[in-house]
Amino acid sequence: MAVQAIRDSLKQRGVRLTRQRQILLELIDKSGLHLDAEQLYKLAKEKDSKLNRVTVYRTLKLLKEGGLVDELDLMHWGGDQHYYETRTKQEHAHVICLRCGKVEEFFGEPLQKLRRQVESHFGFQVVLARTEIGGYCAHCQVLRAQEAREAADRAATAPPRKPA
Amino acid sequence: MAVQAIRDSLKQRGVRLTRQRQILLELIDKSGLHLDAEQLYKLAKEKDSKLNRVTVYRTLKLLKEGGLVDELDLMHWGGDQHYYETRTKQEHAHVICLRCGKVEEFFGEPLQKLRRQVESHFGFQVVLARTEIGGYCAHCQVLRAQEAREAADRAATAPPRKPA
DNA sequence: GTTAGTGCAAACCTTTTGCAGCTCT
DNA sequence: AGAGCTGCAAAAGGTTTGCACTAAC
Repeated sequence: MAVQAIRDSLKQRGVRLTRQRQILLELIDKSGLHLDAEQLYKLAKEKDSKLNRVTVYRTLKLLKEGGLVDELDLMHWGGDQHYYETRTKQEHAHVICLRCGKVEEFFGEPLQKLRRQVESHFGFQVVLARTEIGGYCAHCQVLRAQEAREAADRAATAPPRKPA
Repeated sequence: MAVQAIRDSLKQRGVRLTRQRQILLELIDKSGLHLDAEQLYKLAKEKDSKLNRVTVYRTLKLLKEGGLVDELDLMHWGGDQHYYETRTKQEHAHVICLRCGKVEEFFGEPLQKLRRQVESHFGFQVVLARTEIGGYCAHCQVLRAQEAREAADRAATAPPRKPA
């Protein structure tokens, strides 16, 4: 379990593992979802009603700095907040549907290749990488086509501007 | 020049090309830099002191929606604002040094391959893709090593905690 | 017993919105 | 003329900070 690895890492840095942090750690890791600070706060509050939103932000900052969680933007679908996931899996891209918001994870060798090329091309030392791809999932492509057809129908029925 | 293509695209959408928008368009395209809304606002103000910050945001939104500019996060180095660039070049990744903030652009086939794989793997229709890589540039790697050495020296000279 | 961490309130920064007046076409 | 656009002020959303109190080691 990744939580254990994270605990060890924190202990090594002399960071205290408080009750609040344990709760947040659990939530981030086990959900497997991509939660933002606010969602995390609400979930954490169910386990400790006193836990403050500020503590969530401070904990996330800590974990981020320690390279224990990755911060995502998910193409700013749904706002400008950030999303978090534990950094246990292999490097992957996030593929997000701009219509329904569904997030898929893509693992594949182009990502590793890209990293290696950037390292050798610029003599760059890669610390973190983030690839986000926005578009339409198979399901929403169909729905969008349908919507476009309906819109065209409406336009043909009702006159372009002022419906007399 | 890309500005012309953008003008045509806007005209087609029935969007007016006002004096303010021309100024902003010029700035975004010709600088070749990755400017954020505030920088853009300040530069635009030099050409038209009346131009409002809100107009900058509205124009950016318009260009973004039209797929004419891309919005970047640059790994949130320097804050939570967004950066903009015209969408004329080939797809590329942004490589940003977490120490000095320098941004490099990387073009390479892994990016195209990634896109194609995501499309075929999920039946996904890709609209926009963003890859950002954070780490240390060759120059800063040297400086960081130096800094680490100096810190070690300091620690060895002065006792760990309370300097008696 | 120290030092780090928490909660609370308030500030901060970036971005958006409502509305009256202005301006392109 | 008329829709679109701008400026201003104010609000909204997300995140950070200062400080006194509390808890982990």
